Amino acid sequence: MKRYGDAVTALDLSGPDAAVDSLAAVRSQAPRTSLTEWVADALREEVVEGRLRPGSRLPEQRICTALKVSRNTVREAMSQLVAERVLVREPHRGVFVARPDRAAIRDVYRARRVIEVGVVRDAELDSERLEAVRAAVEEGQGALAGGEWDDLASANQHFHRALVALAGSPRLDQQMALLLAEMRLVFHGMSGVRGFHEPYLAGNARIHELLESGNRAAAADAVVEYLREAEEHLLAGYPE
Amino acid sequence: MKRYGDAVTALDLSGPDAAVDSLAAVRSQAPRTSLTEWVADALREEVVEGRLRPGSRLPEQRICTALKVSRNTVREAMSQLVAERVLVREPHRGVFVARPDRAAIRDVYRARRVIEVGVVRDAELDSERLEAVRAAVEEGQGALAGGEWDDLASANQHFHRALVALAGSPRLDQQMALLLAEMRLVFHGMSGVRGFHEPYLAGNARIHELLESGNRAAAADAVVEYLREAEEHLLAGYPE
DNA sequence: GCATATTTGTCCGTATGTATA
DNA sequence: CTATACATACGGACAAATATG
Repeated sequence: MKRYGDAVTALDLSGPDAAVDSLAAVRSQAPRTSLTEWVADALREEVVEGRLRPGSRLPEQRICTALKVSRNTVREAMSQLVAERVLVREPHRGVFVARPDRAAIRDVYRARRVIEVGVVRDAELDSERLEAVRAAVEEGQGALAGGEWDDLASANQHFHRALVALAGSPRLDQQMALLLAEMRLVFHGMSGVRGFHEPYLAGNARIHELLESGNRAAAADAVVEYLREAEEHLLAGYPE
Repeated sequence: MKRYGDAVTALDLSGPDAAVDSLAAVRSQAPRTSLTEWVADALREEVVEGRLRPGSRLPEQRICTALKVSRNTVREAMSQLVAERVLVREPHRGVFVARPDRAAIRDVYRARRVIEVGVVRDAELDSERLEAVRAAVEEGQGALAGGEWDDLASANQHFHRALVALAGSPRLDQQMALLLAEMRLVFHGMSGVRGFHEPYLAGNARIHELLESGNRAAAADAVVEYLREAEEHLLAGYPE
C-alpha cells in the first residue's frame, strides 16, 4: 500500500514542457484523506501560486511521473479542478490552466459588485469579523512598507475575503474564494502587476473606517467605486 | 451499526435487471462530449429531479452496471459532482446524495439574501431580462391554476433564477443554480412540501411590479422579507 | 495530403486497506 | 473476531482523436 506522506522524491521533469517543473518538492506535503485529494490540492496550489501559468498544458503522463501516482488518480483530481474552473478541458486535447479573457474579468467584477456590496450594505456586523477586515488593512500597509508586491497583492485579497466573510456564510466565502482565485490567474497572466494594488490601499482603509462608524451605505458606495476603478484599471492593460 | 441511506431510485440500483428499461432509453442518447460528462449529467439530473433522494448511497459498482460504463468513468463523474456539492464523499464509505441540514438551509438563505438583494438593488435593468421575470410570475400563476405543485415549485425557482439573471453575470447565475439545486434537495428531503410555495406567488408578483416601476429599494426590501419568511417557514417543518 | 507518433478516453484485472455485518 | 463487501489505487491495454513530420 502507498503511504502518502513519505518519500520526498525530488522529481525532475527535465522535458520539453517546462510548465510542470515546479511540482518538485510538492511530495513533501502532509498526507491527505485520499491520494486524489492530495493531487488536486497540489495542482490547485501550483496554479494559484502562479507556478503553473495560465494556458499551460498539463499532460497526464507528466503529472503521473512527477507526482508518482497513477493516471486514474490524476484524472480524478483533474475532473475536480475542472469543475472548480481552475483548469479547463479541451476534449481529446488535454487540460490547461484556465486563462481568463476580458469578458471573464468583466463578469468577475460584476459578480464581486453584487456580492461584496450586498454584504457591506446588508450583512449583520460582527465585531470580531470586522477586526479581521482591519487586520487586512494593516497587513497591506505593512506589505507596502516592506516593498513586497506579492504580499501586497495577497493582503488585498485578504481584505476582500474578509469583507465577504462579514456575512458569515461559508457558501459565499467559497464563491468569493473562487472569484479571487480567478483574479490571481488574471494577475499571473499579465505583466505590469507590480504596482497594481498600491493605489487601493487608501480605499481599503476608508471602507473599513466607514464600516466601523456604522455608515453602511457610504461604505457600500465606496466598494462600488473601488471595484469599478479596479476593473477599468485592469482591463486597460489586459491583452487579447 | 451505521445505516446507509435508502438507495431506492429510478436508476434502480437495487436490482440487476429492472434498470435495463430506463437505461436503454437513457443510453440511446449519444454521449455529447465525453462519457464521463454524460454520466455526470445523468446523475446530476437524477438528484435534482428527486429520483435520487438525499442521503441515498451511490455504490460505484451499481452505477457501473446500471449505466454500463467502467468504474473509472463513474469515479471521474462523481469527483465532479462532489466538487459541485451535489454529492458528498465519506472516505472509504462511499458517495451519497447531499442531505442539507438546518445550518445548510440557514446558510443558503444567507447567501441568497446577499445575492438576490444585491442584484435587485444595484444591477442594471434590462427590459428583456425583466420580461423573463414577468414570465416566471405568470408561469407560477398558471401552475397554481393547474394545481400542479411540482410545476409551482419549478416556477418559483425560475422566478428567483430570473431575478439573479438581471445582473447578466454567468458566474452569479451558476452560483444561484447551485443554491437552488441545494434547495431542491431540501424540498425532496421533507414531507409537507405540497403547498409550500403557494403563499409566495403574491410576493413574486409584487416584487416584479416594484422592479417594473423602477422602485429598486422597495423591491429589495420585499425580497429580504420574502426570503426571511420562506426561511422561517421552511425551518419550522424541517427535521433534525 | 499522408503516414506516424503522441495523447486522451475508456475499459479491465488486481491488490489492499477500511468499514460494516 | 472473522468474514464480506466496497472504496481506493495501481498498471496494462486499446481505439480514437489529435498533433507532428
